Amino acid sequence: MAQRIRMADIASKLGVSRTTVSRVLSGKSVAFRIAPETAERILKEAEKVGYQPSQLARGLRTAFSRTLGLLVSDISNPFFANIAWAAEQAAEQQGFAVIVGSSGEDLKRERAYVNNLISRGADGLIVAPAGPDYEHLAELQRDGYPFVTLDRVFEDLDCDWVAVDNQGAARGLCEVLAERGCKRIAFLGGRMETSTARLRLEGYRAALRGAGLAFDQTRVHLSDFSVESGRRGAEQLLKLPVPPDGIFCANNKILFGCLDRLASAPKEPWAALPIASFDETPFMKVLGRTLVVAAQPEHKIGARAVELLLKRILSGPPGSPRMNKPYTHDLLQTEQKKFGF
Amino acid sequence: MAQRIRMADIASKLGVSRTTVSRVLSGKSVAFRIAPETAERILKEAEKVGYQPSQLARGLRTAFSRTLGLLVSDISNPFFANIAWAAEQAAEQQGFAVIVGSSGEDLKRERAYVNNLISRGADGLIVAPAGPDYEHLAELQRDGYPFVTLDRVFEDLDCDWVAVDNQGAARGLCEVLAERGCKRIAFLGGRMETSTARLRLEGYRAALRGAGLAFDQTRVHLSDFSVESGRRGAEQLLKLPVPPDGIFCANNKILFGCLDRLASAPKEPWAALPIASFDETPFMKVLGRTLVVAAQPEHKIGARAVELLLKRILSGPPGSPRMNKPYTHDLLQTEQKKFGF
DNA sequence: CTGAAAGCGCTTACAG
DNA sequence: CTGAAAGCGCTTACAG
Repeated sequence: MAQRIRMADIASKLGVSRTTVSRVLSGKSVAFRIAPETAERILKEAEKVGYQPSQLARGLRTAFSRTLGLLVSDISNPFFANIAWAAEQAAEQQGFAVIVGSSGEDLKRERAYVNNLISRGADGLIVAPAGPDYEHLAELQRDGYPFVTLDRVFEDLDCDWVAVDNQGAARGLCEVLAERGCKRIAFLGGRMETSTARLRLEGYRAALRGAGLAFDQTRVHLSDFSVESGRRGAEQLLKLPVPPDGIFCANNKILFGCLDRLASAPKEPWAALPIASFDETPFMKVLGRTLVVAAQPEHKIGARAVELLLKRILSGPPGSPRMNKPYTHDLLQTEQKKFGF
Repeated sequence: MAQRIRMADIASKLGVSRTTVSRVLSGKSVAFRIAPETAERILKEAEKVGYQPSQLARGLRTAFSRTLGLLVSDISNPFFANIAWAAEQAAEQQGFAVIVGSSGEDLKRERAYVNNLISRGADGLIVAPAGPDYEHLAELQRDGYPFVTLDRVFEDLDCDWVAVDNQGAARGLCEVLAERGCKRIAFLGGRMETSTARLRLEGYRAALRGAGLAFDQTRVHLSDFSVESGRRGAEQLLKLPVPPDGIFCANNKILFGCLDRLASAPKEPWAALPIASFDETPFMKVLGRTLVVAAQPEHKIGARAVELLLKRILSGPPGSPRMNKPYTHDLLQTEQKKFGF
């Protein structure tokens, strides 16, 4: 700034070559057996003038920008915001920055973002794909470009991914409701183009089967992972001739919307309905609702995704087949938490 | 990928110069009166091979990376997550990407991030500064580097900023409690190194004065904007010989923590205490609490900050004194919302 | 209407 | 132990 300082400035001031300055400042003084005093002088001068290497120039030359792209479907969802926070911290420890983008569950935006992040020199990508198409990811894979899938999984795309046991957790949640005596559990689901939504539905159905309960389409509302979706889902339930006696919400936003809509419903039976949901928020304890949730380990998810991605990236130079090793599939566990039971 | 395509590839394939390809592909074919058919051929070929320009190379050459840095204090706070989402959308419309970072309210991390973002070629910065020091920002200003301050303001640093009327909104919230008959309103405040925290405290005090109520230090808890801070604040209140009859929480996280702690407190009088707070969340309606909040226009804040920043950035070439124009100070209004009144 | 050449700020063989 | 020179992929005077 104020005219950015370059290596050349330091070099000329100290009467050494840019080569030497570069070697010292990028920490290769030992490998190149730079004279300790030369190194010292350079370090001191760089410190003094507050030299900051241009990652742009470095990235262009080395094809390593030390930048990761994180593409989530909805950064305003605390689940993804927490993941972003964790990813960023994990990346920072290794000297990597994270560019965050939100697709808004729009496949076109997702594709555009992927291209954008790559053209900005991202060394790898972490993406919570909108689905249902994943051809753009398959293409990255063919090109040996490192990426990790997060939260969502494609059966036919074998790549590194980290997700939670959605089916198991959903089943567990519904079982809690069933054990509590619920016979007519409703399901407010999310975007079916995602594995997350589908597996949660499967878990719900499995729990019903296990408890000998009937699956009733009229109690099922499938839309997307939004507050509005939860509201509409609740709306549908309110119109049912025989009301449900328990509700499963596929994520926190749907839960928000559902509760919001129910708040203006008649007390009976809606106020007393036990609810199951994915995701935990600080409010749950004080809702005064009977609530069982599957808390997701956002921090672990984000950190692990970065870890996997970095392993690929650092395993070889850009362009090399860094994706040929066996892929890691991380199925993390959720924690079941009960409120007002 | 699969060996990234470069302009040179297109040029040699089509038998034209890289210059021409560059001019067409960066949309300057008209200004340079390129033969329409030549332009067409180049466009077609670029499309066919899926050419994506390297923003790294472009940025290095033009000193414009079309990237903005957004540095918030806590991305896991929905307030900032929503801002990030809005900023990203606003920036994307102008072809700018946003790199998001979280300082965690740590001034050292903030400084490091600022340097980091700049070295990655960010054309400008939006920052919610941790405070209390802002010398690093003053330095950017002296260097003519574009930045906008968000949510938080430094009295002695005249620069572009966008924030809400914290004092007015806080005062309004407390007045609602006072009008409701509260005489002993407690204050759970945030990080006093931020203008936000200080102005909210001032608004609270002004409301007390206006209502002829005494300011009592024992009902005031000043810490940071975290859930834990809210818990500790509530803890302090619970120990008071004379309990408060209303609580002001300086942000949503503090509110979470406060409610969380109060949930395990005796019903009387804690369950019935009316509460005022900044920030809105979908849960509020269904809390069954008497709650008045100042909803902040996150979308506007984020979008406006990007708008101001882009105006600076696009007002001149890098290095020029783009910060010499009068600075814009945007004081946005909050919306007061009542629940359970 | 088009191109040859220089240069953005780094890193890295190659040479000594 | 150190340096001259080439090159990463673009853009942009300059020249025609």
